[in-house]
Amino acid sequence: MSQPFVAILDDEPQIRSMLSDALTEAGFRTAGFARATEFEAALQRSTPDVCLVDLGLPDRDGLALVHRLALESGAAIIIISGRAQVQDRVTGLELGADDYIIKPFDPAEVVARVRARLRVSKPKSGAQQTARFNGWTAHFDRYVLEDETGEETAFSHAEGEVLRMFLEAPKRLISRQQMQESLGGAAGESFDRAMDVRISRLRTKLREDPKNPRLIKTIYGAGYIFLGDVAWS
Amino acid sequence: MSQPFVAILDDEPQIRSMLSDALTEAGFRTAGFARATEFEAALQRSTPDVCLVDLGLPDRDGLALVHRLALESGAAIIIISGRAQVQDRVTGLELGADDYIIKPFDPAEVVARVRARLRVSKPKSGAQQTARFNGWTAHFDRYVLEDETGEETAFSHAEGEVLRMFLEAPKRLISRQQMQESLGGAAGESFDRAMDVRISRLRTKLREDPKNPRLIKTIYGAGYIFLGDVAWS
DNA sequence: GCGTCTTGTTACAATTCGTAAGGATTGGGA
DNA sequence: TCCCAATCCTTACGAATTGTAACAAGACGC
Repeated sequence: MSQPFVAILDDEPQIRSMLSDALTEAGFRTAGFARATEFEAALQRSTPDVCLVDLGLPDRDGLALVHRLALESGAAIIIISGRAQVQDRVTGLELGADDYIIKPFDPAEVVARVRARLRVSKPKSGAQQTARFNGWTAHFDRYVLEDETGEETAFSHAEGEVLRMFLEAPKRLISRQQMQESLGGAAGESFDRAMDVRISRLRTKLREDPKNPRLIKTIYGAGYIFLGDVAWS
Repeated sequence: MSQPFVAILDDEPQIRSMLSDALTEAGFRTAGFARATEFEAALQRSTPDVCLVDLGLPDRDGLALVHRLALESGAAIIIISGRAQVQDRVTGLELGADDYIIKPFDPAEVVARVRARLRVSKPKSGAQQTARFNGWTAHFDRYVLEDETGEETAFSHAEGEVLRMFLEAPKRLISRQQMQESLGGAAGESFDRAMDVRISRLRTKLREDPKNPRLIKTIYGAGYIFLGDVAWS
């Protein structure tokens, strides 16, 4: 994450390139999308740090998209819209946007507002090595999983990678693709079943009931969700 | 911190009271200050969650104060200023402000922006992704639909996509076209019947009477309308 | 070398989802 | 009112996705 990643969703090419130029010059990585469907497809692969979203999309209700992003993605969301009424701004912000910029805008201000969003979202996790969740305690420094009774089980590095990924994004959908990339996935091909096995083994250590998973839930065709309440320390 | 605390720093009494009224009504605790010295004295005793700061203060350089606050306090900072130039906004944000509102402003927007700042500053380990409607509660984090009696039914990802789409745009017509693009998009071929099936299955889980649909109404030749009263939380 | 631990691979069962097919409903015109 | 075509709903089934057990290949310490 040395270079923060900003996604731009706007159907006007000029606006996309204007924003892209300004942000690139400011040191960000950018990706532009003209339609919501493209954008959502890209989200499966990599998660941006900030999303700039135009509300007037041709193929989707922009507000609904914003709401969904706010709930699922964890990225900061900045609406860029031509609709200047106070009511528009209020509903946009209430639905989960972090900022609302009115067209026409000055690229310098957009950059400043993107920076402001990154400032707060950046310091998320330093070198925290233990996480508590639903009676369990994971010690990443010792590769040990601790029971509520204090009983300890060792977990492997591979299992730890998966577990950490879950604990860093609880209650959020993690796509298979995302997970594979995060687990050393250069271009591994039939590498995909390996991940299933990792997760299966992790589930065993967490004593999950296959019929009724309390912590790691599979979303068929989409990915996984970790359901625990996580507290790092 | 059940009631978030908002500090207001502005030398004009009317603005202070206008903001204070709006914020109090929105459920916040507020404290108003006319001068920076007062404000700083108060900071020693209690730390606000959000600071609304007017830049045009009589006794101190506003920007310097903002900068210090940003470095030391940990509170979210929103500048409220009459200076409308882009350059002013950029420097304000670069110095550490989280938002910049231009006078004259609408109190409703200020409240919305304060809320947006609070949302990110207290991430209670997992965003709440639940919607209530007509006796039902949809838990999108768990993929579970809850009865008015508390009985739970799991729904799949595909069903969830449809349901979410309805809940994000209640009482609005959603065209088949719109829905198909949203549910798998560009490559969709003979996709049209698939969507019917999704909706059918969702209706079953919502225990809809096919003759008399109370929630998902079909508009022949146009699309669907979701009739429930939705409240997200 | 030998045993243990970790990890990837294969195989098969279980689940979910799209598709096809047939029935039901809607709206317009005779 | 009746009929017809277009549209929509639902059931059944097959293809794709995922879980897990069993096996194999390395890595490491003894």
